[in-house]
Amino acid sequence: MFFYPGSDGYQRSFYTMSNTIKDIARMAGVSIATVSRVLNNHAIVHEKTREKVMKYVRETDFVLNQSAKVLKERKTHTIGIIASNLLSSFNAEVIKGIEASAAEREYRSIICDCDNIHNKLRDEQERHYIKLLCDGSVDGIILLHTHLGLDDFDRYRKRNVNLSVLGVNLEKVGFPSITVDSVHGAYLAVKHLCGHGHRKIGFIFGHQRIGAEFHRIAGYRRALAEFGIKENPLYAVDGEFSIKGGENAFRSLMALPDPPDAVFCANDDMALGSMKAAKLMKIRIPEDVAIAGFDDIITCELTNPMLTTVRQPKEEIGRLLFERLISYIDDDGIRVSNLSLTPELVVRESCGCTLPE
Amino acid sequence: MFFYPGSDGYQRSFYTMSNTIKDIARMAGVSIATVSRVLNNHAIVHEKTREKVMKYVRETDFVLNQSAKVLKERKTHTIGIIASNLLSSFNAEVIKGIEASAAEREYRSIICDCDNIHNKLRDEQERHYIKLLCDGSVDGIILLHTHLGLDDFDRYRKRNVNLSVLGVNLEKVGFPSITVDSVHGAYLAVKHLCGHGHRKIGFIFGHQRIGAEFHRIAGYRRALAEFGIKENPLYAVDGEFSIKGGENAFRSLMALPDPPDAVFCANDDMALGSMKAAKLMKIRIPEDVAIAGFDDIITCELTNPMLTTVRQPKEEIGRLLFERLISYIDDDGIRVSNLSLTPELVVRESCGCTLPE
DNA sequence: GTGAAAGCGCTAACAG
DNA sequence: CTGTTAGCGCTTTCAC
Repeated sequence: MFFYPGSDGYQRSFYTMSNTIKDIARMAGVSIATVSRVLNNHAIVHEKTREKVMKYVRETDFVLNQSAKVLKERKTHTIGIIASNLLSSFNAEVIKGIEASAAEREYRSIICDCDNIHNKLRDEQERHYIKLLCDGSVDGIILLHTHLGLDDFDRYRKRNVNLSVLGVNLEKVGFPSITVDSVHGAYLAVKHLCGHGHRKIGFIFGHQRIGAEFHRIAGYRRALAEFGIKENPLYAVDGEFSIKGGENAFRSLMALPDPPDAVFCANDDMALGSMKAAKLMKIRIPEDVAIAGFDDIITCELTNPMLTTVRQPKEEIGRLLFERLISYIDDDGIRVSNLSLTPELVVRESCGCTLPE
Repeated sequence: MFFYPGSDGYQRSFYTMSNTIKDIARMAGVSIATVSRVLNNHAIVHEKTREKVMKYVRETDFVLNQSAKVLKERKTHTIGIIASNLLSSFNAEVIKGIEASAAEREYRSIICDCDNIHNKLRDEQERHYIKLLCDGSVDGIILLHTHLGLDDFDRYRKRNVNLSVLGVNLEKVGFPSITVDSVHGAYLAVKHLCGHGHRKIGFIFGHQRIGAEFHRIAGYRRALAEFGIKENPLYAVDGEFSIKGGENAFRSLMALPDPPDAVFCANDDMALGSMKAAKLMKIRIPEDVAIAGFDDIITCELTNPMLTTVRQPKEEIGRLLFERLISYIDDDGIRVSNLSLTPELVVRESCGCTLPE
């Protein structure tokens, strides 16, 4: 076994990569201030000195201790991401976008998955994680959808917690946020379904305290109204935003005396669940029932038939969320505002269309 | 605007959640040592004092500053995860397992996605991230598959970097590792395909420097040998472990003068890509070509036909990876060893079987 | 049972 | 251009 000696010559096997600035200083025969300056690229140091220092830095693979640095600088170069379910492709793709932007700016991220704390309500979990991250380990936090209310955000605002949020317009509270025009998206999808001649349109929704979900039903209603269809309250079922939930919701829809001939799902996971249920029930998609989803996750192209859905620019959302968080933190003078993105319909096969060869 | 005052009364708006132990001490009329003891549950403090302190802790939502704590204690209660692609369901599910275990023990994790640094080779990216994480911000690191070689691991071992690795047996180097018996898994899948009467079995592989991939072809060969089938070198194609790569690989396989009548893919993403290609080429699965994958990601149940595959216990793998990393860090006296898990065949439809109702 | 004080590794005045 | 030093917020002896 090999012990990596610290400045005091003691064993440091309990601490990974253990040299300190002091060791380098001693080796290079300079002061710790000089080492710090070299490592932080302060131009003032003499080229000769810099090289002498760098020699030992390289030789020992030295890295500045982050805790000490952060303690001093009060800047972590790390952001937190709070999401409800890492397994959802939607979140994964948004996170991908966040991480890509973050990597470009040499930021790191800590991801908190709200599904990991059981017997706690979702909003409590969020508060828990926010509090946790606010121990100085993060410069700001991105919320990928939220169950928190405006009162919560108001409190965080007052406490100077830096937030960037997806799914709720927080302009009034003073946080940067991104929303997708779900009314329009849902409208497009349902309208398309109606365009195929369907008049009995089911709606599988998910539940959220505030935000997108609320709006998607508005789009559904708008399309229905446009086609002069009377809304059937039995046709709206909760699918919990999950595959399993969508499966159950679809089954209950089909168990109705007069089942729908088309179903719009508020996200793709539920649409995928519906298609799975249909397959097991030997209901043909789209011949017997047409289906449309929302999000456009990767899986939509892998099913048979391929899923018609409404596309959200997920990576783009991630990048924007990150950039706006950083601007907010740096207070770039950018007026805090909500950015509303417009989704687009992606026509594939589950609606009844035939894709060109 | 409301400023949260620090101990010096100065504005601290630049720093989230900014009270210090000193503020609490002042408010409660005790020393900082006492506050520290209360917050760390040192039994010695008087009940009266504890409550006095806790009152202000609660009132101000106080949280100990992590950087200072870590700097002092040299224990971050954070682990790093290095993965190649967060979008891969396989990784997402393993990470889910890691996070679940981590949350139970109040550990946090930092995820590094190797796909984010462009124009760098995968192994360089890994080294880069490991070095980055070894700045004292992490107690140990989990590698979800790796392109590093034994020499690298040897170096890390000597430097006391704490690692727990999936996909390579590192017992000899002295790191805890988990492998899945891919030889057996691949053997099961290919044997099943042969059992359906297929004799021209294609193999879509991915590329890795060391580890699983290498073994999967061995299982493929074993099954072939068992059925007295001569291996056709044209039947082995690289699918890069991705959906797109699988799609291309499948197309090139079908373009062969004598194309295979069954294809085994070394992971599900490539199998999914193959099914997508088949659909576009109007090749029926499983009637024209049977397909089997590896991993058993969620999507396997959503395709039509459903994908027959080899199951890896992903969440379990994640939990084990985490637990073993912690044992290694704490040096629980547990002998460092490799744990080899046995995968199982999950028969669905893409192989030609019919699922019971 | 509690407080005073040293020191973790680093950065940033300030002095030279 | 370089070195000395204070101090970031915390834990932990060591006195009392």
